[in-house]
Amino acid sequence: MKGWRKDLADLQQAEAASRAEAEILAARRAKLDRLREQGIEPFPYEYDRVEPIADVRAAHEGLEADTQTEARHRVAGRLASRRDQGGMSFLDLYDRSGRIQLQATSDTLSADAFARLTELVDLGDLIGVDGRAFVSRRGELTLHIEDFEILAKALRPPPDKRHGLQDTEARYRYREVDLMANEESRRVFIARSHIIAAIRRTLDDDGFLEVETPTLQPLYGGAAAEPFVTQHNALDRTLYLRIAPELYLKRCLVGGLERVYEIGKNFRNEGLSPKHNPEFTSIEWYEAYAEYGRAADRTERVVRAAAEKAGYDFEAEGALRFDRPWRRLTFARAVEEATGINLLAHATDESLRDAVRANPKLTKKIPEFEQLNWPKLADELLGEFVEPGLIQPTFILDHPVELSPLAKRHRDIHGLTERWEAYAGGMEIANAFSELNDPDEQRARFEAQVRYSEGGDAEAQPYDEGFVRALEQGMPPAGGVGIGIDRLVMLLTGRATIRDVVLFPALREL
RNA sequence: GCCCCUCUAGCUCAAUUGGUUAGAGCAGUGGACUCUUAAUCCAAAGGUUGAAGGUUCGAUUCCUUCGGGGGGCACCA
Repeated sequence: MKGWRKDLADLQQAEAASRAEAEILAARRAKLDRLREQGIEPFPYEYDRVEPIADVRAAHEGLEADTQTEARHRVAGRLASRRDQGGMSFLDLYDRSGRIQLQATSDTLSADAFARLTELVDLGDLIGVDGRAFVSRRGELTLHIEDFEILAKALRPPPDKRHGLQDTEARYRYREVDLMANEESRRVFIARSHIIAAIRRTLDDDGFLEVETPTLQPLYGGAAAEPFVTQHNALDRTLYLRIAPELYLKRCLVGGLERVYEIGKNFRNEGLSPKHNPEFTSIEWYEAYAEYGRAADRTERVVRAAAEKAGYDFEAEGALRFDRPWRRLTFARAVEEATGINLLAHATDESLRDAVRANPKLTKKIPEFEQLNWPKLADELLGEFVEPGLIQPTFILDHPVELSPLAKRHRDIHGLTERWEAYAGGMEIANAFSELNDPDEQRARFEAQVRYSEGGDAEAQPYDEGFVRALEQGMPPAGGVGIGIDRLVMLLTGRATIRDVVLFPALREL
């Protein structure tokens, strides 16, 4: 449906939906007005000396049912539910740390205040409370309200108190509502924050510097992907949103910063899927005088620290054992185990195609194999037959040189590079190499990419003379790693889709 | 881009497989209730069944198109 027809449909739908909803919104506005008439400001400026609810709970752990205390606490949060009972009312309040029951009685509060709390305060409003702790006859820690204040009136109702917000689209589109309604959602994003903090801390402690490099780049590079293209008006030039920070970070190594990392957004102009958001967060670090084996060791440590900080249970059934050394398997061996093809024994396009052609199981999964060159075909074999089975953390080592234009050649095996990709849960989560620092070879690799590009490969990497020039200044040998943070968070929080770990994922226009 | 599934009250779900006036809980509204916690009880209210068209005596139910969402394929990290 396009143009006016769609507009009309939307209008009719909005019209139909409005009546019942309008009543609900009007009721809340009426209460707002009544509060103001009573001289109560529904949007005050502050409410200080608030204690996290979890701390209040911790302070009274283990008290028996039907116990009074003299302890007074001040908490603030959102009202989740209310059970009125005439001259008394129980309410549930929650903040980021937890939930606590409140009790209001007309004995303690003035008649006005009690009526305000039970009649003019709605579910979803933010309130602050001073109360005395006691444990109810049913054994629930409760604050008996001695004073309260409305901290912000909610003019829209909160989601269903039993079911929360379940509509998937609404959860992404109105994430603030998802966060307030679904504790599980809050838990994921708190874990995400902890994961990033743990990564940062681990690298900081190991002498790395956090740096920031351009997101708007005159020339994109550092990965195989299509970029977003944008325009700078004053400079009157085309700029690209970066697809990776890699090349700039290596220039920092040239400059002598020695150990650098950057946590930030990359942008790739590709389709959406449960594993792909057009903007995603990565950590890349580069360590001078190290190579890819050291990079792997450090990756294990960083991910383990992140998992621990996120409270990941390594002992749970089906848990990913990030707490143990990861399996290490060469690219060639992985492919041979899965397909029976020895890549190194089939070193030409034709030879490898022959080997694939001979096995119907392979041709079925890769029907376009006749059009693929050796590196693309090798990559397909890995992607189709190896990757889905890599559940426990695994390093796949030593990729073909044609697939890895920024990696050093393998020191022992011709045609390969010193590179690894790390997999877990059937997804690639990290990529690393002994960084190519020979400017002449880098130039030749870029030239090869340009030839692929001319051959129709939209993702071949562009020639970056500025980067080669930087290498000509001398870059120390280095190990570099990139980790997809969103995917790591998915694994560590047990989410199946990237949209559950990105606060505001890309959505169709409403 | 292709294939499959889905859309019912503000929210979460029903409607005996095409049959009378589309029901319930929550939320909201009015009322009762001083240890409740999915509080309970009483009352009223809330709907163009995603939209448009078609088949039929009759459509929430079947068909077509369009729109939203979900899942899969392809591409990618």
